[in-house]
Amino acid sequence: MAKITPRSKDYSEWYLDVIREADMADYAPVRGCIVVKPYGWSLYENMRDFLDKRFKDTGHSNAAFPMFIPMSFLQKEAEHVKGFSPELAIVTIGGGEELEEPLAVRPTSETIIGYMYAQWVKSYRDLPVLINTWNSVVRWEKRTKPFLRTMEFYWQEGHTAHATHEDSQAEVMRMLDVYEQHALTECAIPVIKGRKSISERFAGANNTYSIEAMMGDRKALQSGTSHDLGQNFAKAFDIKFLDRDNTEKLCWTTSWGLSWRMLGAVIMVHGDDQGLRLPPRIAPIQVAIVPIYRNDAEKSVVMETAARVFKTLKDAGLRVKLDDREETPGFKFNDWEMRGVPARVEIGPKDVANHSVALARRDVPGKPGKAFVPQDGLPERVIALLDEIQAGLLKQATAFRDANIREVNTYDELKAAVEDGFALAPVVDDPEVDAKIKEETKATNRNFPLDQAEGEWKCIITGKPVRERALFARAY
RNA sequence: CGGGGAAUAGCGCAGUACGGUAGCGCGCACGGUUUGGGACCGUGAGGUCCCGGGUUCAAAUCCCGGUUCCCCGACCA
Repeated sequence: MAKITPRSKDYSEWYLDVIREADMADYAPVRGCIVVKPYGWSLYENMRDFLDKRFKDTGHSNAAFPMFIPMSFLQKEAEHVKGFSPELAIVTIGGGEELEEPLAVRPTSETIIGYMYAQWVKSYRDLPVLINTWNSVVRWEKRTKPFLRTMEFYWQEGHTAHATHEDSQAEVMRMLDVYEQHALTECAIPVIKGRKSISERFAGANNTYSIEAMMGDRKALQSGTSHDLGQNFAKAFDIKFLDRDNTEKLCWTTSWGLSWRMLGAVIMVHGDDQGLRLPPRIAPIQVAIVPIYRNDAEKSVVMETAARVFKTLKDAGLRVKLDDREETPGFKFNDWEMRGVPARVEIGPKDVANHSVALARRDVPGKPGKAFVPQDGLPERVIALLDEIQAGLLKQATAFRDANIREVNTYDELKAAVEDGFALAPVVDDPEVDAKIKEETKATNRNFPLDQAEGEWKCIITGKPVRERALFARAY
């Protein structure tokens, strides 16, 4: 009966059970890779479409670039190649012949896009270049987990070029805000925006910013990043433009990415022991209709009503599924709860007679989440309920996060805090400090949160004066 | 890539100490009875016992090598 391991028993098993039972993904016959099944992909598509709209609304256009990257491209930016070398997949043979120059399967596209930008940008009038690309990339990971860390993963990468650092910096922050809004509004996940410490920066970036979310086991998940690449890639690839003053200048570039890892975050932030709990805005199915009957006579009358209700909900713009499978109602209730469908409409002979339906909400599992409501005005009621659930999920996740995050002022306090939550600690931005804390507590420096009150503190490791706190947590 | 566990039907597992030709629950197919919170009875299908080698009359079981998965580390979106 218990198909899903309780979260409290084994969080990792729970996560894998939910993915399997909710029919989101399967293991591929290739090490470290997954197959995303229609239900999981549909969820990804919904998130993607929302994000894509946000990119378009901020002036970006989509394009596509090759998945093969000449090794020499990667080598042009010293830090970049150093960072990615250990996880590259490299093609050395093509068409049966050894290649003159090996091709890396893209681990990210800064280099090949930089090469193209160098050709496209001639004048300040060509700037900014605001392009996004939806693709998959490959990183040879040693230890994988569905959605959170797979050898091939789907994501988007935005790449922009600007005339001034002021412009590129604004872009970096604008897209970080886009990610935050997406997490909050669509995924109902509160995130902490911040600047990555020196040791956690993207390979080749001057600065990396991230959004960090707290999972149900109080571990952190980096859910999106935005990089200020300075002029590093512009120098490596000669991305130059002639400015108004007729002098040649190097561009300032940015890149930003968000992967299907966010899907893992949705699972881990909202899921419970019954399975998934999907935010209504991104749920592939927002309302499941379960008909209830005991014989053919009841079936025909119930199905007639169910079909009519289905139509009114669908016409109201909802993603609705009429479950006509030959299973018992009880089975279906549990099945849709496992899959995280936010709302469920149950229609039986009594409802037909009373011109009512039972309306159940996933965020309150079982009978307590059920109410008998009139069929009249159902679409409006369901839409209001979905809004309520969407807001409620965010509220719950935010309360959970806030209850498990602590400000600390000593190393001992930090050690205790990261045992079961996030810690905000004053530290200097020094790779050695990050490394020491990581080694001794397993917690990493997630970022220096942007929204924090500046103050005068002493670094908990070095004792040096510092003006901001960093967020520490054990992370995925 | 280091340390630990595991791999037998779609899923969860037993069988392995002591070698003898593969089983249970759920799921699946069909028939019937059921149906307002994971229904029941009957019949049936489904297996390279992770892979490769070795020992043996005989290997899921013993030996050697490899692969994959899970947990904990190092690395990362």
